[in-house]
Amino acid sequence: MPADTPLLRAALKARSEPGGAVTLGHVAQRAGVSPSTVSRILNGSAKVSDEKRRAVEAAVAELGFRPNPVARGLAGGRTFSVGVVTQTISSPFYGEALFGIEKTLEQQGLVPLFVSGNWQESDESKAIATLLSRRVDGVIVLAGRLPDAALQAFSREVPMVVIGRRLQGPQLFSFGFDNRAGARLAVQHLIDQGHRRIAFMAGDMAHHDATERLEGYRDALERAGIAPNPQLIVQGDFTEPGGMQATARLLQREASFSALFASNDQMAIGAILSLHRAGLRVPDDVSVIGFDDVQAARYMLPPISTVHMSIFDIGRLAAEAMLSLLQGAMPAVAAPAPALVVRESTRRLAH
Amino acid sequence: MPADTPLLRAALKARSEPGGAVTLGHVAQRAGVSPSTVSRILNGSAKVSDEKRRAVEAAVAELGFRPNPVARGLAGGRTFSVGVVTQTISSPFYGEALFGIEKTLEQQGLVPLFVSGNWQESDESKAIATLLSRRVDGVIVLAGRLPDAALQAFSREVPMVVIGRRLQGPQLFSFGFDNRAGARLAVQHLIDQGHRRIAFMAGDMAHHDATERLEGYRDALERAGIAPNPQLIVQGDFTEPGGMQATARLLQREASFSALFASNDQMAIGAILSLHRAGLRVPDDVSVIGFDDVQAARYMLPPISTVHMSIFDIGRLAAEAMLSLLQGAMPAVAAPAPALVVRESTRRLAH
DNA sequence: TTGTAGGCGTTATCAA
DNA sequence: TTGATAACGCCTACAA
Repeated sequence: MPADTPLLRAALKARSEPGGAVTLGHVAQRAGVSPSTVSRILNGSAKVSDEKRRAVEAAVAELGFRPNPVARGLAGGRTFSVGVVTQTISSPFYGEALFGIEKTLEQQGLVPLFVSGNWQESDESKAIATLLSRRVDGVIVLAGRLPDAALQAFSREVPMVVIGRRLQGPQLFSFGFDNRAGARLAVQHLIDQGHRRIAFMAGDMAHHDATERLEGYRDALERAGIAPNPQLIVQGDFTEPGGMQATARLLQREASFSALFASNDQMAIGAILSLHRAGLRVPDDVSVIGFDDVQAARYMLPPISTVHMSIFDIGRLAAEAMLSLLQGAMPAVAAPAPALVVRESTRRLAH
Repeated sequence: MPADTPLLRAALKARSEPGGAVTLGHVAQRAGVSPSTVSRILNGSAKVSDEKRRAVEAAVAELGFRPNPVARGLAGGRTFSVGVVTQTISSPFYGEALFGIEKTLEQQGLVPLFVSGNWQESDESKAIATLLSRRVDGVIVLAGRLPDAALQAFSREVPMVVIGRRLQGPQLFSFGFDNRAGARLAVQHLIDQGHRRIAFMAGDMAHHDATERLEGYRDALERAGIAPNPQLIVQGDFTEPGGMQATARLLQREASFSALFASNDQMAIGAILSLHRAGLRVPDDVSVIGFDDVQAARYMLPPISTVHMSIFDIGRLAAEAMLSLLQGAMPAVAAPAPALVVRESTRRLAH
């Protein structure tokens, strides 16, 4: 930890001196009531006469009093903050969710504490540990690699909301997106356009998202009576460079394809670039569809057809679920249904 | 605030019961010393005999003691957290910086508190207010619209690091990137490729970045003896759709151009799409260069030439500067120099 | 309905 | 070098 110094100490002391440091006690004095009464009014934790309530509210306003969350945390056990374990804070996919979470929490006076899990089990549990030591009131986990059991164990300590996975626990609520249905939508779209040789680029199979999207791909083929061809399935890792490499591998194989379904937009972007390098044009030679509807997908050349997941809403819903949990209720939210977005990277197969 | 409930209270109480709640007092007891001694050892705030130190360290290890930051915050005035005012948490540009900040702070046991300013003065000052009420030890501000005076005022309350702007204050450190030099690099590159009719797409002029990049553009033209043509300057807003619209406006004008310098990559991306819609190909008909070297720039079709700003490093440097401030020292960091990255969206002008 | 008193887990002050 | 003791700002039985 940074060494202690005069400058710092002075700075910090300054904040607790006149001007800034209006305390609950001051409010009480000003309003002519006891501190407990002020506290009760602030927290609505008991009935108080209207007269005193008005006096206190006036005092709060005049003094510009803002309760100190640190003190509240120590005394009441609630810190009015909720931890959020995100995988990559700069991810185009999860970034939106964080925004939704922040927006929703702030309406209730709660502050999110974002920590990165970096898709690594060790980082994730370290992240949760710091959050717990910070005494957050709840924890929201965005997917990740932590075993279910670990998550469930943590949920005995704090209310938890886990998104992108499905599991149960004491004060644990989770909801996933309907990846399977979304994938079916994508593949069905390709089929509707006359494609039958449809390649699939899988994401990192350690993610549920990845396996579910593969299942959706298989579902759709089966429904259309198309025999799945293992030669047309490549392994990717949900990143752009991974998408490029996977595409290169795919092109080396015997099997040909007229369309490619990439399990996420980032890989689709990589794939398009890689196809271009190989002299294949999208959508003229190959139709490409992604998944997620990341911002960038709109502005690619060509703009990418994809499956829309309103990530912002997912963040919002996760935060709302957390609010319910904090109120002792079991949340009743469900992920919004995925929707097909047709842009210009897919087209009807020319005969 | 969420209402209080039995469930929540139970959950929180659980955390303060056996198992989890090893306190400093327990450690003291176990080690046979006073709490103050334990505190001193933990903080290195005074000399302690080796004998007791060892005893305490052993006790800490055996009990798995983790100091409670909330209590430390209340007692010592330091919360071991630093606030970060970011504009858009999901921005491809700033997202990277956040990661750099997080990484650097965590090495010192500090936690970042991210809040969004949404490029709005009101949101930004609200954000800073929340951070102050949370008693963060310092605040890092990424650019933004808050007037210098406001920032300087806040810096009397907490140590501050402001990046992307240049200003001075009591315990305030700021550093900007060298936008002007970066812009010169970009334009010089175009000139080196034989271009002389070079259009410029400005960013939101409320940002210093925007004005500085414009200056760099003018510098480079002047050095090359090219008369600037106001017809070739369009106003954008640093976003993709803004880049599209600005390009459309540019194309309606009389003046023609063989190259376009967009003040950031997001607008460059929009511009390329818009040019494409107008039947112009990049780089065959128009060379386009951006600024920032955002991830997406690498994977566009064509991959975009740009000016590299290592945003991650900038975040890291900001955090390091904050650490210095917290130690009472004036930071001595400077932003890394911008570097030209030539990819495939620019090419030599055909005669 | 209201006030008093004690405590939350640490740090800081002041003696010893 | 060490240990009491008093804060830090708020919450919450408990008592009135």
